Amino acid sequence: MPEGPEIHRAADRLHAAIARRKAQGVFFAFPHLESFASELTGRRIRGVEARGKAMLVRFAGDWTVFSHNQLYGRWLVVKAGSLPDTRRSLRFAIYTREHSALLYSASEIAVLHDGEIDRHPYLARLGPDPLAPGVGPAAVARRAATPRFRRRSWASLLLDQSFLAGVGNYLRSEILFFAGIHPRRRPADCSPPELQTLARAALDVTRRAYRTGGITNSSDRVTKLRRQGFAFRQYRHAVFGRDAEECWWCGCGLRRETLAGRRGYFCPTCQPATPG
DNA sequence: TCTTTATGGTGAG
DNA sequence: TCACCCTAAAGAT
Repeated sequence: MPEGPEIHRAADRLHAAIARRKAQGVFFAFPHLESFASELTGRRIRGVEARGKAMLVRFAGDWTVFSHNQLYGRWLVVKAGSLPDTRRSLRFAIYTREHSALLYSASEIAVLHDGEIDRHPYLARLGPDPLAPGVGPAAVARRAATPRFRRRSWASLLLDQSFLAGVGNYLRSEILFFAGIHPRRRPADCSPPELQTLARAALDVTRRAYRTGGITNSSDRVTKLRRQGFAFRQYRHAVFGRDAEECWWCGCGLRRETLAGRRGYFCPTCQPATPG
């Protein structure tokens, strides 16, 4: 569950299951965190929230557990006592009377006091999160036009958590496609309307992925493709992961290239390299 | 039983 | 930009 929308959805599930409940037990697999288990056991859970791709589980009395799933971590919420996944390794668990919240495979876990949250090296760098309230397209467009960001490619910017928190590799390709912007272009090369369009797409696509559980494709297209018998995996994205396939909008061949070190997908016609 | 790949991230040069 | 770290599943041998 790697990008912002997936983490935020997991945070919602966790919050619904364990917020305001008492932690009957807490487990940490890492030896250096073991001593915190007894410290947190018996405390109430204040709530669970996501910040970009990071998860914060807040415990009563100033304690917060930070985790980052990287590519591999998975959160599971199960009924108390039910048998979890045994193929993956359990790294952190919170047991309440009714539910267990289980974090598998993640390697980045830290226990913090509330005052340390904003100084945490990962959290401190985060830019605005499209899934947090109050983030609008005008602010995102202005941010992109800032000296700090304007001369970097969109491909690089959209993966940078200090530009926007929570956007990752599948959202990057999808945002650029729906904005009609070539990934190698830069804010500095874009007109004000293009900046607005990109900013709007960054927010819309991310929020749509959150609402739909990972579907970034347009709803019209999804309806059409489902009618034709396509599976979730095939219709959920407009371009991402569609190797050697044709653009559903213009019919030409989609490109796959390494962009800022990660694979990226785009349509050379719908996303021209030079505007005009 | 290898090697590769992945929706992520860091630090060095 | 690159090497490297994390872990698990898929693919190649």
